[in-house]
Amino acid sequence: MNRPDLDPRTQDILRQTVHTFIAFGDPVGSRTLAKLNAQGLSPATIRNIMSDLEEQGYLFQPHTSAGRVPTDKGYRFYVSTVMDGSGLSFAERQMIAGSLKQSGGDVEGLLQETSHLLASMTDMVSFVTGPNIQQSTLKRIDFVKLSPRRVLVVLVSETAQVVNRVVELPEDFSGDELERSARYLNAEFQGFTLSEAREILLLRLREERALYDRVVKSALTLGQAAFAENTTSSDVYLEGTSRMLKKPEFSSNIQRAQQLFATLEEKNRLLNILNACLEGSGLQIIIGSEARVPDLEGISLIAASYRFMDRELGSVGIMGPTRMEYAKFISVVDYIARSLSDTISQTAGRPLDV
Amino acid sequence: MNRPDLDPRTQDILRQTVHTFIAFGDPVGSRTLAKLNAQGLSPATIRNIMSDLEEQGYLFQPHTSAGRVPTDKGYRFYVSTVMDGSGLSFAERQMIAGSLKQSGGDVEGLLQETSHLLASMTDMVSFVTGPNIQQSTLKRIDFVKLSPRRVLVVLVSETAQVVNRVVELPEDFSGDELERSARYLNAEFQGFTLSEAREILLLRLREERALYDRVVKSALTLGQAAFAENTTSSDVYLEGTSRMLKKPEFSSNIQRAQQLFATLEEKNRLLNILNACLEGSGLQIIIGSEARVPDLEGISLIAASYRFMDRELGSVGIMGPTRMEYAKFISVVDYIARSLSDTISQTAGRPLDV
DNA sequence: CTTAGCACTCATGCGGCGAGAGTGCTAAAG
DNA sequence: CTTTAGCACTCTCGCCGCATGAGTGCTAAG
Repeated sequence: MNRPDLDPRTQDILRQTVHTFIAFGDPVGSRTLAKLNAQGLSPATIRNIMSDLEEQGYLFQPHTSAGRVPTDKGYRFYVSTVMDGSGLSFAERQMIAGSLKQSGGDVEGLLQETSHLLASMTDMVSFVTGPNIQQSTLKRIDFVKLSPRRVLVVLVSETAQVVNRVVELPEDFSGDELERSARYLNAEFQGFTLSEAREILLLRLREERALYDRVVKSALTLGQAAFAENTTSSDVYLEGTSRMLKKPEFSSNIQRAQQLFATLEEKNRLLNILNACLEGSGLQIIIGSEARVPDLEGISLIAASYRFMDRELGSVGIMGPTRMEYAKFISVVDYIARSLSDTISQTAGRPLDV
Repeated sequence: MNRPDLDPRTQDILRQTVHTFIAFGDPVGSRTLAKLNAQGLSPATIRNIMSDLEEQGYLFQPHTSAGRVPTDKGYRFYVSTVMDGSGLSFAERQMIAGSLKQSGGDVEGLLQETSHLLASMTDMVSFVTGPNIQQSTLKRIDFVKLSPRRVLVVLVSETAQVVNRVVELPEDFSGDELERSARYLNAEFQGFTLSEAREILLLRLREERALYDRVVKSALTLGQAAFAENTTSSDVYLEGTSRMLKKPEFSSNIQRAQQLFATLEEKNRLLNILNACLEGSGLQIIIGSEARVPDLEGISLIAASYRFMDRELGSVGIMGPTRMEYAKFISVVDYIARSLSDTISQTAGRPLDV
């Protein structure tokens, strides 16, 4: 990139332009900036600088006689320099910790509460992606017979998440067989992730082609069905979508709002988008077009992953118009992600005390 | 009500007014109606009739020189007379049956698919309220120990629904105790609804105040926690909310849209509203202000209950602007509710074949 | 009772106009 | 060479007035 490294004063102007645009929402002009600017530059000077910044793609003029508005590149610059993370007040931290702590012991409730917190603290759309079941470690498996060939599989993960699905079996199983199989699978695979379990299972099925033990055989058959890859877990906790209609960016452009809402409604597609965007770990900020997804034009994401026992479980974050209070929200997302990780390890923790 | 029983011709005019307003969305005038009207009345005559209808509260003029628009009372009349239920085409019926059949065996998936069907066939917001867990019959209960005093309770209902919650216990329980208790509770309460189970449990606890049997005692304690009344099940399947933004009623009035969306987002409140509105059983149509809930101003509901083994499980339905194609949608909702009931009894059926 | 005719009302869309904001350029000042 | 003041220019936005057209209510005739 031909970034001729902006000189400090120019950087200052850019920063302030973005900052005041975020604060007020209308294009900011040289005069406005001159008033705010401590260095006491005249509007004319600032105009020249802004003109340069426009040439370099940091700013953009909606029309000739309007002020300037940041481009995505401008926002990116702003975020990368202002990201000092103004931090949260003590009261805010306390509130976050408190809300998470008291939201009961089950992960689902916790994630929902997290989503709620994020939305209410930022007034944006919040999202929390649930742990990927395939990567969860198994704590318990159970079978409930529905009809001779239809069985309800109930999986409980280390983090007390419960997944259930109905599987169609190739042959009849008696209630007794189911129970034995469950016992066997519990004994063998507790502590493994589902995908690990699946692999081991496949190996064994191949090895012991001539299965003498009837119990083992049915257990393996059932296990295969239970750990199947298509065990979907498209759970995303969303909150605050309705808030977007209050944002001028959307209330003046219903088309856009409609499109966004449609995307948010398709949970599966949304999850794909989020996963694609948030491939790296740690705190991520994606500004407008940086995500190569047309659905997210004009929208920024701030996300962070949460973890348990050094394993990444999922992401929490917010999304909203590119014009948002990055400095503040980055702190919020970051802190909430950390708190969530802590809370999970505190409640779901003590992994082997059965 | 002082309804001076409209004479047939007047009824005709009213019906047609509502009908064409539903079709086109703009206030309908006497001239338009004269053209459509088979009886060949002149605009002037129609004007007189419409004027009468306005006096009686069936129609309403947005402003002096506009056509007429139905009031809620007008819609109500329309619905009550046109409700012959034009019925669905063979292809439509087939599609409904097919979609439901192939949507897998678990109730949750089924309800979601139902919601999807409703939304896509009507282009409105669809809702499906899940079975009230308290009224579900128990098929299986399981305990998973998380820590000495925290236990995950997994309940499976006759309809293969799974509910889980974490309970905090007053004293420690060993893994063995949990297992015994589960066995006991399964033996005792299978086939009862949760609320029945709770009552019986309370009775026993009172009767056998001096509990000699340690197993029974811990089982009852655990059962009490498991069947507690606050076992929430605020599951509503919503779909198609984003479609509302395409409706002129909302895209021209974002305030309203915002309010509606906020209501839809608060699942708990929404569930309360729905329950309050849909107290009766069978097919229900609620038009705008008839629901005494300010959140639903300008919105109509068409809902029907679905059932399993003569027990009402929940409701399915749609909601959208009062201006909607009642005749068509009533058929859709009605037929889908029936199909859903059928599908549930077919898949979850055969209640005691464990 | 129905209908034709007519005056009246009112929302809507369009063109023009002035105000205001902000720019770019030029020339002078530091 | 950089900064600044001055000035002409551009463009949006809101407002006004006007013409238009749809639709009504009323009246009088069929």
